[in-house]
Amino acid sequence: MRLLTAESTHTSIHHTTTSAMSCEQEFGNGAMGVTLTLRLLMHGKEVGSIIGKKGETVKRIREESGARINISEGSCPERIITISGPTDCVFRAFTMITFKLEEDLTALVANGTVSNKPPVTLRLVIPASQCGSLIGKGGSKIKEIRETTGAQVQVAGDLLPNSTEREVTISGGQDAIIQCVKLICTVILESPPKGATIPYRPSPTPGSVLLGGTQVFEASDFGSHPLFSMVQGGVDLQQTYAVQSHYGLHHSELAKLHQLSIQQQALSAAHVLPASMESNSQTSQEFIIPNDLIGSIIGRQGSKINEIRQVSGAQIKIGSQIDSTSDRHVTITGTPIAINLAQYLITSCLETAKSTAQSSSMPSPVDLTMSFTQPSPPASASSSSSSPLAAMGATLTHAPMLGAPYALPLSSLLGVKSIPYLALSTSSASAAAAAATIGAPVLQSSVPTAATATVPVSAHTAAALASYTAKISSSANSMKKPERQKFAPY
DNA sequence: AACCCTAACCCT
Repeated sequence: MRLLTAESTHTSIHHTTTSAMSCEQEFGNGAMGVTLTLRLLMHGKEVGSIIGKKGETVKRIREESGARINISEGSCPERIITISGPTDCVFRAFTMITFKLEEDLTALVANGTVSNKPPVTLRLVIPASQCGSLIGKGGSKIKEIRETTGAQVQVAGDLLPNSTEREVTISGGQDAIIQCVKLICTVILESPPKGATIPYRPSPTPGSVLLGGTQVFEASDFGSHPLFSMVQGGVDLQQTYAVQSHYGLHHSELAKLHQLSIQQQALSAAHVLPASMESNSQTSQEFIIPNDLIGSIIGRQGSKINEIRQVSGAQIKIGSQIDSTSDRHVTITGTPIAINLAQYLITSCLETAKSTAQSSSMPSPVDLTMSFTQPSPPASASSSSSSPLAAMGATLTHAPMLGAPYALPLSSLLGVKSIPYLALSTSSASAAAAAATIGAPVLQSSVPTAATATVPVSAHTAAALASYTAKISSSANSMKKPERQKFAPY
């Protein structure tokens, strides 16, 4: 990061202020900097020290690092410090926090509370879906991190209660820890979370009972913690609620949306509610998509397909091109929810691609389904007036339940402009993630018979695509009767 | 116009 900035300015010129400048520049540009969110799980006492008298310590850290720092409410024995912003700002804040912890340990030794100084220990909270990449095949990645930094690193085997996150404990010397966290962040940035994440929220009750006990929670526990949100591409709980209150949204509305959207996909994984076989089980589905449209799904350097993979949590395989005329097989595997989301996102890509193609090449209305096989000259007045309408009609009649391309469902649901979400992050992926994840309940709720959601949506998607044949490879689940009605919102 | 790929489960 810093190296890049230094190089891109001028290799020969070395201002001493380079690193400070790069942070400010990235802040000013907004869209430019790679943003990062780091969550630290700490004991109340440690947090108190970081806040300092009248909050002066954390104030100083905020000012000097340039990072955004949020500290979870004080009524819990455990608290979470969320650091976010451009990577170098986050690291600066993190370094300062580490120094503070180190300082406190030294003080403990000085006043005789402990005889010899233990190494600094801190815990990161990381979405479980990212831990695989952190560990690496055969544990190779984490081993490498241990060896190159000299820090001790442990990835907890269990999920943190009521969440889909895991605790990563790091301890060692000052430098070791900082270097270690940097490496971890590199991995995290390279492999964004898959699907929805239920962020860990420390319980106000003393942790030992819940932590030590079984994973069984009553529904009332769940109901009292409606603050489910997404930790996805920089959108996190604190940011979401900060923005939400700023724009006057109702807490409960957002919470409900989040809850609905995430519940079925992620909650059963967290063992908070009894898992139903139907929503958990893996199904797969295959499409055939014309060669000339596959690019719109893959995107530049795979950006689109990766985003769809990430947001939906589904596994998507795009078959390789066999010959120039052949269509492409696309296989989506995952939970019904994940599959529906993936289908929806793919449909959005295709709709967009079709309307884009249309404005430039004007096929006749019928050609919509065949796509742009033979464009007629765009000059004709009659076709130029009919095509846009045809495009709209196609969108409305073919995919009525799918709604508009996926930036919109959020605003229509809340009756509020979607700007707050877009403003949350400059990353289009995360904005899409927010919108798409919240869009999930739309899919479910608008399907007339929720119990058979998987099949009708598939069928409609196929109809919408017309030239793509959809076939259900495994329909075992759709034959059963999932208890979906309870999710029918509003 | 776009040409991407998964999963990885380690270590106290």
